Amino acid sequence: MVRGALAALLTLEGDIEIVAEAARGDEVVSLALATRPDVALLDIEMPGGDGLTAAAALHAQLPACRVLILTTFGRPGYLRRAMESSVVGFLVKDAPATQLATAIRRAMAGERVVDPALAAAALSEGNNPLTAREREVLRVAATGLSIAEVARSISLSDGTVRNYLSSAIQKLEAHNSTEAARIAEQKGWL
Amino acid sequence: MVRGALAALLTLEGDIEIVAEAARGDEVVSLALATRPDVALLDIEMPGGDGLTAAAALHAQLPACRVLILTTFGRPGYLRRAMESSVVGFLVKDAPATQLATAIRRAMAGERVVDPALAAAALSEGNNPLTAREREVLRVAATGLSIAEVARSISLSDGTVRNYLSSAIQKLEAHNSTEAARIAEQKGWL
DNA sequence: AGGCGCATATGACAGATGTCACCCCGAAGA
DNA sequence: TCTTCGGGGTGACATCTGTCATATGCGCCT
Repeated sequence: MVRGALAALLTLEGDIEIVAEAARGDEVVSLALATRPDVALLDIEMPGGDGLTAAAALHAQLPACRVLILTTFGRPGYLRRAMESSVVGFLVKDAPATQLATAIRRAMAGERVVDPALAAAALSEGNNPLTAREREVLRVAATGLSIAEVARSISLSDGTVRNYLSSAIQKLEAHNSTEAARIAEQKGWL
Repeated sequence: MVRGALAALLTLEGDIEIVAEAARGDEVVSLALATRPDVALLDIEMPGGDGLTAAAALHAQLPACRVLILTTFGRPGYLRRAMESSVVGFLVKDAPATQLATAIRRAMAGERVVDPALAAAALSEGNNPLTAREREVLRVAATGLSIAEVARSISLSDGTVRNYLSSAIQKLEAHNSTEAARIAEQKGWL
């Protein structure tokens, strides 16, 4: 519904034409190949693979198409990942609606478009301090599994999982794994 | 932005006029009193108090205004709470956009409008098994606080909090409080 | 060659968490 | 009136978590 509403809004602009809408991340590339858009507007959270993966695939297959990310959560970690890949712009959904058309025009003109408040946040937040393993363990533990279950599910020893969790907890200045997961999630570090 | 886009979409309908837009839950009543809409369309998740509270307040102050809930997550618990209060309709955002205008017209005509798939889910899920206290404790614990911190924050004894958590864990067939919180959250029972 | 960071692991230990049995009280129902 | 249920509580106990010290091996950088 939101996608449809945004499409209606953009159609009103006159100089913008909606050539396709994808409901799932894995539909993006094939739809784009069929319709050859100048600009693609993607969400990060969607079924069928996340938007950043879709963005990378799209850029690989159709480099002429500029990719804009429009997403709900302005997690700095997302922005960082997006900018490291092939994305030319990054907007959050609580920006005013008028900004959307402007952003698309600027992307079309070859500029990079990033929500200024978000860019500032990303710079001040610094880098993800977690190692790959810490991240993985934390991600699994966040679903509510016990340490033993996490250990089994990723084939590590019990104690090792405890160590990773412990070091993640300290790096995130949390007091237990639940809080650590919350913090990491909220900063887009998962 | 989403609100703006939906407003644009509805304005296109011709027979629907947007008289006001609220960014926060606590703006709803005063805006409605000032503009006297026939139908109010509310989200549940918003800053400044949740949409269900706003809906109840709105109904108390302006009973002539029909309240429709349009929200992201079709948690059956939400639907149940909504229907028990004064809401006449409940839609989820991933329904097709065309359904929105139809729903508004039907609400205007005095019908109750509920997403059929969601209604079915709500019936099959059964009732929330948690007592008020169990829910409260679980909600606070879910943010990552320790039992002692939870106890302090809601002025209960340490052991009592443990008891509530334990019984919530068993009712939800979880194995620890993190998993219990996840399950409750996912079913809309928080 | 040596140092560093990461992945992996073990063992020990304190403190947190989850379970259980049992207690009291008040309100609602049979 | 008696029973049941929820709110609130205590104490004991087993297990789980989190921390720390310590170890090996790998790969990278200087």
